[in-house]
Amino acid sequence: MSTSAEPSGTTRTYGGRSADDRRAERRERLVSATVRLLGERGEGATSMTAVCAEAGLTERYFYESFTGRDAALVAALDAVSDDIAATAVAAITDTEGTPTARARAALAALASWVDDHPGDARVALVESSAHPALRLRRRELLGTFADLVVTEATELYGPSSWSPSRARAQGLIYVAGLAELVAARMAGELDLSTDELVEIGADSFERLARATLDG
Amino acid sequence: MSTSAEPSGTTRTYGGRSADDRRAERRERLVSATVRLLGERGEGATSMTAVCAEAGLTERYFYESFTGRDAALVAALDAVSDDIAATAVAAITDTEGTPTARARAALAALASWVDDHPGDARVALVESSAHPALRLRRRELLGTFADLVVTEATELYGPSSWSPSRARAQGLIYVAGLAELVAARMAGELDLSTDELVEIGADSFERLARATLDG
DNA sequence: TCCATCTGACAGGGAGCCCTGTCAGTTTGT
DNA sequence: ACAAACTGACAGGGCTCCCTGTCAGATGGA
Repeated sequence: MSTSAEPSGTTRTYGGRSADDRRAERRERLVSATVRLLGERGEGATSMTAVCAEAGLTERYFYESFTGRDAALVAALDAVSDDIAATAVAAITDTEGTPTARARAALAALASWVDDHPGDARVALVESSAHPALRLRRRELLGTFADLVVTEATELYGPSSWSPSRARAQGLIYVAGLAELVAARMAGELDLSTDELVEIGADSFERLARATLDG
Repeated sequence: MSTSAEPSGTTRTYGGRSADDRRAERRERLVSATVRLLGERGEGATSMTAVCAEAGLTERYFYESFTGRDAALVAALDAVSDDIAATAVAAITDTEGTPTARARAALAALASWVDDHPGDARVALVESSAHPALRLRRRELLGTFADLVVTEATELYGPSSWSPSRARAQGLIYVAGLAELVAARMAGELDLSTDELVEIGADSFERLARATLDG
């Protein structure tokens, strides 16, 4: 043991950038490397070793930012889902008109986001179910989106006569069903145009959402 | 090399049972061990080594029945999904009355099957998404169930004006949504009684199925 | 009885992953 | 200039898993 109990007190700039700066950039490199691997080669191939190699960093720096593999996987999923949420929110706020029109705009934005980011979409829709830690996070996200859908439905059709948990269940069916539908389409199992996809999504929303009213 | 090119021509009874018998029993033991591990400890803990230990068999016998880990995982999922399908079919055929009543009976049977077989339900609903080979099989199964739902809907509400792929998409939303709902409930995330679950499932089916008619 | 087959137990090599540690070379502050 | 901090490369131990091979003991047919 050395003299000081807190040897981390000393930091310096390096390459013209602060320690926090460098740390943050390394973390960002690790996260995007994890997203890339998850999206292109799957959870099974996303080991710490592979992530470090992909990021061009040593394993020591992995532990600087994450406690282990699980933490990096979750961080990667979080990054992607933040992107998704931002896309949806932007579409909604940028669209004027009826709530239905806004919902449609959100669906269309999400559909084209999936087309434009197949790797990220795979992370969010497929690989998010491949690992316990990811599944936990995925459930939270689905729940959040389900609540959002319920809120929108209430705004459209008025307050529901159902219990909150029943409304939430209804929203969950819709959100999870849609996620699986998009995943099946990505797998080439279903040939639906983007327009058809949006149409089906909007229609199903209307059917199920109305159910929260006149059940 | 020995004299014969096909040394496997000779088999004998052992323990009073034929070679095929013994082989079949070993395979069955391996499959149920795989189901048990998948349901209780998850895909990550279901290695060939663990399966053989759980089955009380040597790894040599693993290769007798399966080409590798993937094949055993798929066989385990198949066993569980056969059980599910049998449960649903039995409930439908045993119920007299309207198509709606039969659909409700199927939902109720599935709900109580889930309650009675938590491990198997985890295999079918959660772990089936954890591995590429399982995911492939899961997609096929969801598609089959979706088609079944479309058939039932057509029977109830008459032929749809929609394209087959659109109807299939609608069925997929329903089936996958319901699967996720049950999974969320198993995870303790949603407190719904079995009756409520059946109610929600039947109601959602009606809403979406009617959509295949008057879209 | 005798020999071939069957079975279970175990050994061990090769591989990949996790994690720690070392070490030389570079950059910075004093 | 010099010491301290920072960085990248790499080594290696421990672990688990996959897969093959060996070997002794049990069983059944000729």
